[in-house]
Amino acid sequence: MEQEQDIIGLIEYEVAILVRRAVAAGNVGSLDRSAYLLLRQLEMQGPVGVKALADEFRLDISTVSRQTAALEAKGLVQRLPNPEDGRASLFQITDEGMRQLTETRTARKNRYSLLLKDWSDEDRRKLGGLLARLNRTFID
Amino acid sequence: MEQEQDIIGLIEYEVAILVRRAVAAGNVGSLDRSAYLLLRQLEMQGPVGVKALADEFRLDISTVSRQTAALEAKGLVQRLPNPEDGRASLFQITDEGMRQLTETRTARKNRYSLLLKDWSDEDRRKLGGLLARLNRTFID
DNA sequence: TATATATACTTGTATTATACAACTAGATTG
DNA sequence: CAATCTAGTTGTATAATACAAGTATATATA
Repeated sequence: MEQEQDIIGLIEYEVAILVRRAVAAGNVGSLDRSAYLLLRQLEMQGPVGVKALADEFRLDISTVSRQTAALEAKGLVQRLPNPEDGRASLFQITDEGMRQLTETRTARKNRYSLLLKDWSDEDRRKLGGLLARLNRTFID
Repeated sequence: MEQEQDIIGLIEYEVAILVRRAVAAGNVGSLDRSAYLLLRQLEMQGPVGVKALADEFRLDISTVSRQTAALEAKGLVQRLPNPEDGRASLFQITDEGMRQLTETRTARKNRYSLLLKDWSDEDRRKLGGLLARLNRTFID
């Protein structure tokens, strides 16, 4: 169970290393990872509140509350009242938020283009597909 | 470039999400991710110093210095003088360190076994191989 | 060989991301 | 309508990290 047959062990290890490497690579573009993912989510989902974002990323509500407050302070998102719930707000990306999101996304993609420049299209497709599947699997 | 043809964009996004999910999943077993990777590295490389570990993980030397000091305080590693360099130490896993490493590795593997329980062996192999390749690619 | 420079740490300080607990205000339910 | 639930905020604590300054040892150079 500790030889090359131990595929589970390999995956476990490589994911841990990938996390380490990706974190060590630091921020690319003007947004940090949290801000980037949050803005991406708002871009995809349209205006949502803190709770929905916290659920999506499995973060504590308080964490996301601070992150969205920081984004608001920087003018990257706008807080709208939720007409259906007076306790909650809805966050919407501002023009400047979209600008920085686009810029950061491009920078990140450039990094991966460079990283994967020698990979075949076939292997890229496989990796993308399997990562997507793994991430979906994570959602228990 | 923003359709399904954008494989690079997909990979970039899925890696970011995987990092988020893996971090959110929290610690498994008795060791945190840093301690786990550090002990694994010591297990593989044999006794090495702070610098080598910091290089391996692209962390600041000061960060690794504190991490190894913490491991030493917990009795998971032992500090040996480096006979070839009076400035440096070499760290070696203790028996208790090996015990906790094994325990944590097993716990982590169990988690992935569960996660990947419906995957074909073929897909697992592909994922493991592609992740390993991606990580090697990260080493510029 | 003596001195200057480089290296491997260690420690002080600051920042950031996170969680949990206590609280507030608004929503839902019996 | 009172009791309870829920969304969010804010206070506090912790952990992981980096950078800067300092120490001790090693290496290179004059």
